[in-house]
Parts: sequence; structure tokens; C-alpha cells
Amino acid sequence: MFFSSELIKGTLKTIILKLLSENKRMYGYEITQTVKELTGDKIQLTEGALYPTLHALEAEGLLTTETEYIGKRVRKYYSLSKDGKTKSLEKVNEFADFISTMKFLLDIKTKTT
Amino acid sequence: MFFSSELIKGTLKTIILKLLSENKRMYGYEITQTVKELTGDKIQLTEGALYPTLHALEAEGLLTTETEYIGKRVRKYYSLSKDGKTKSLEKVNEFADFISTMKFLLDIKTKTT
DNA sequence: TTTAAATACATATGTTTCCTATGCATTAAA
DNA sequence: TTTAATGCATAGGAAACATATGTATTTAAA
Repeated sequence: MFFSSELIKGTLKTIILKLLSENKRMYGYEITQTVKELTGDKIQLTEGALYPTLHALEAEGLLTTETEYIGKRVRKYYSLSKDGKTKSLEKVNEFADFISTMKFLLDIKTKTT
Repeated sequence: MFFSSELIKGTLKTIILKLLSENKRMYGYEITQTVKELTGDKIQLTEGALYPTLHALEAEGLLTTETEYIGKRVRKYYSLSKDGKTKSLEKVNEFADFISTMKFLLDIKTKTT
């Protein structure tokens, strides 16, 4: 992980929910690759973190799954449930509020592009 | 804590180092109150998190301490060491980079004030 | 004046969250 | 043919923070 790993803590669920809100359905490996690409390798999700989190979100009723076979290889697709869609918005808003608070606290200036 | 507590994880050291970079010396209780005020009660540091972290930063050589008595009550002031000043800048920059990455990833718009 | 709240420190134990390591298996590329 | 990439999964451990508890002084409220 490019960032000291503590920083990522607490954001993984938010990242997953947000990606699924934009993609209808994604499988685990695809999520890791998408995050890697979008962040320029700065965030690389480990499987040991990703899969247990996906299972947890499913157990919470936020995700639904469908399994497909690509040749002989299994692929498990995840989609947002109705609750998952709501939760996705909540999580992103909460994070936006959090970074707003932290920027003020840490006196961080942002380039107005 | 106003924010779901996972979010704060990984930011506590950064917050402490930043505050001390602006205040020369502060004691533990003062840090909790300052953070509480600056964030409008959104971030309330618990003692069980704060004091062990202060001790850890001191053990890492980032903080120096001086104990004073206010009447009969002890008060322990913390200041940044030379390494602490360097680390403070590093941590704040890292966090700024992190939120920049996350804003892109989560597609969060910021008001250009 | 007594009691609650605020000030001020500290630590043991627990929980959450993520990482490391490992395992299995298929497919594509070197 | 063997390494890298694809694709899933879980056991065990580490890190970070919360909860709960403890001690003690000072101030404000009842």
C-alpha cells in the first residue's frame, strides 16, 4: 500500500460501495484492479482485506451475489441491494464530511482547479 | 465520536503532531478540548486513545515532555522534537495526498469557496 | 456544605479492521 | 514449461482505537 495502511482503514467499505453504485456488478478481482488503476497504484487492496469485507457486506444485506463460470474458473459478481444503495450514499457523504473536517483541522489548502 | 470511528483510525498521530506544530507545547487534556472545539464536537478524542498515543510518540522520539504542577495537580506538557517537526509535515502531506486520492476515487465535489 | 462536573493523568482489556501468509485452481504468456 | 496473471478463500496476527476502570484535584452547583 502506497499510503501508510492505517489511513485506508475505515474507507474500504466506502470504496467498495461507491464502485458498485457506479457499475451494477463487479467481481472481487475486478475491484482490486479498478481501484489500482483509478488511484495510480497508490491504493492496492489486498485479497486478505477485500474478500472478508465483501462477505461482511453481503452478510449485512448490502450486497447480493451471482456466481458465473468463465470457462472452468468461477467468478463471483457482487451488486448493491436496495439497502446497499442507500448505505453507499450515506458512506460517501460521511466521508466527504470527514475530509472537510480534517482539512480544516489540519489547515490543508486545496488547489482550486 | 461523531464520525463512525473507523474513519478516525490512522489520523490521530497526524492530528496531534499538527496541533503541536502550531502550539509549541500542549498537555493531553488541552489537546482533546482543542480538537473538540475546532471540529464542533465532531471529533472527540478519548483518553484511552490519546494517552497511549502520546506515550508512543514520545517513545519514537517525536515528542519531548515537561511536567509542571498547577497547584497540586500534575500537568504534562508535550512539545515536538526536531524529528517530530519533520514528521508532522510528512504526516500532514501524506494525509493531504490521501484525501486528494480518495476524493477522486469517490468522485466527491468540493465547494470552491 | 456536600455533591456533581470538570480537570488531569494513566492503563488493562476488548473489538474492529486490515495485513500476511497460505492454499487451491485455471489461463495466458514467456 | 514455468512464471505471471486471474480468481476465489480463510487462518492467524498486528495495529489502532474504544470501553471501562482507577486515582486525584479543583470548581461550580445544589
